[in-house]
Amino acid sequence: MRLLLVEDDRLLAEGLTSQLEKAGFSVDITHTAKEAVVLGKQEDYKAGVLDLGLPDGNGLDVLRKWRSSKVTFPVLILTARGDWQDKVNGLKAGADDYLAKPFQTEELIARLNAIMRRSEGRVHSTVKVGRFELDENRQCLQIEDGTEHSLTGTEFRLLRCLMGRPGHIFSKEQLMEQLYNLNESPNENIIEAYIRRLRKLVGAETIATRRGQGYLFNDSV
Amino acid sequence: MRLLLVEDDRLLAEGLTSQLEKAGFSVDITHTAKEAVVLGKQEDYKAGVLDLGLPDGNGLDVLRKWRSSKVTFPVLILTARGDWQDKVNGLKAGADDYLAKPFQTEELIARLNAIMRRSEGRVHSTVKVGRFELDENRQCLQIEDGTEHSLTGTEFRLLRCLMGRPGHIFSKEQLMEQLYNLNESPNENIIEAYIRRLRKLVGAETIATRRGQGYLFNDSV
DNA sequence: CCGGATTTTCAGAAAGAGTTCAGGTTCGTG
DNA sequence: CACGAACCTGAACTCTTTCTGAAAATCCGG
Repeated sequence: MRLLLVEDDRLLAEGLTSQLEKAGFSVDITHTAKEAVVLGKQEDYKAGVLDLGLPDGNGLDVLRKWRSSKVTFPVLILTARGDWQDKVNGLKAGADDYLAKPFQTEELIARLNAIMRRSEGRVHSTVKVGRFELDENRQCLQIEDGTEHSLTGTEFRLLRCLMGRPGHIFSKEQLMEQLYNLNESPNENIIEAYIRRLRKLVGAETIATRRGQGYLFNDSV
Repeated sequence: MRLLLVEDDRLLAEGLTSQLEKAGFSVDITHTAKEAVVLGKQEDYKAGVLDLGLPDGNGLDVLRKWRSSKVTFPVLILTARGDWQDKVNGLKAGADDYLAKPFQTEELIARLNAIMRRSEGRVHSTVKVGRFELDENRQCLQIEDGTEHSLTGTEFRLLRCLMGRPGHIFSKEQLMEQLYNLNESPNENIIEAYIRRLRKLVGAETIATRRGQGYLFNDSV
């Protein structure tokens, strides 16, 4: 059970490490964001514990860099007490859980076990259609020619819907339901606008229009 | 409109039920996961509402059991506020939508209607006559030689009418009634115009004219 | 509060579907 | 066999839907 602990407070890091080792983990420590990024990419950890308050850069950036380079092990972030914003941002950036300082080591261990258990069943999930591959974790689109495009949130949700069922016609109303909830309902033209953007990525022929019916993702080719 | 409500909080369940019934649903309640699994498999519901926090087993397991035994009605899951993980897992396990507690009953009803509407189109229905197959979902015509033509709305409605009863003679007046409602009544020549377009797809011999009587779709070959 | 990214809106252009029209053709009947 | 009614045909026209590019509004992190 290899763990990466990213924590600049050396005293805390030492203490944690000894307890984690007692609990059966094998722990690598690093104190800097820079090293954390490299280690995370290089080594094969089963989980990471990441303090967000680092001297040489933000912990969130470390997490984002990991996630954008296919580092998929579960990450628990440590935040200052009550720092609600950090917590939210952390989860958005791909963290699996968080713990506010100060905390009991038992709780950290319990949560680490929890996120590791959860992550076991987690596949690096991608949707593949023709020469396109949509990466759900990284929210980006890879094309067979080797190019890769990161998508904005709305672009991604729309494309996932279409690619999730290639050949199926989705009406604009259905797509609206997928992208927006009941209280927010923008102009229907918004679908057309996003379809256009996606077509610039995947090519116009890949997303077909069925006039009066809707749109579909072409599974052939 | 039969619904299954799986909710262990009896008070909440009662309240919801009375409101759902006002909205025109007929609701079965169960408080346990065990019973939920059985009922879902046994009865013919149009949708399900599933609370993930159940005493005797996880709501997700109920959903998984349903889905792995071909229970296909749409399911909306109720999660504790902000329980981000539950929501994600729920959707992965086959839920159609989710709602975080606490919620407005109106929103629940709206979403139920939405997922039920969406699920209607899930059955794949086609009409097959001779070497032609009309796909009602995709509104397109497949021919035995492998070609496929997507149809416009009016083309499709007319062809479905003819193919729905091969060999039967439909008068122009009957066809007009099928295609248009009372307030819109275009030139009668419109039928001839569309028959012509269809013949270009299926071949002139496939749609026969009975002078003075009407048209029919040839079932022989 | 600023600057960049993202989302949303808008309005004119383009394309497509639906409809009409003006002959031409065919058929049945007297 | 001549005539009218019914039907066929191709093109033109109208109206709706979709496309498109740009601008405005909003969100978000610093």
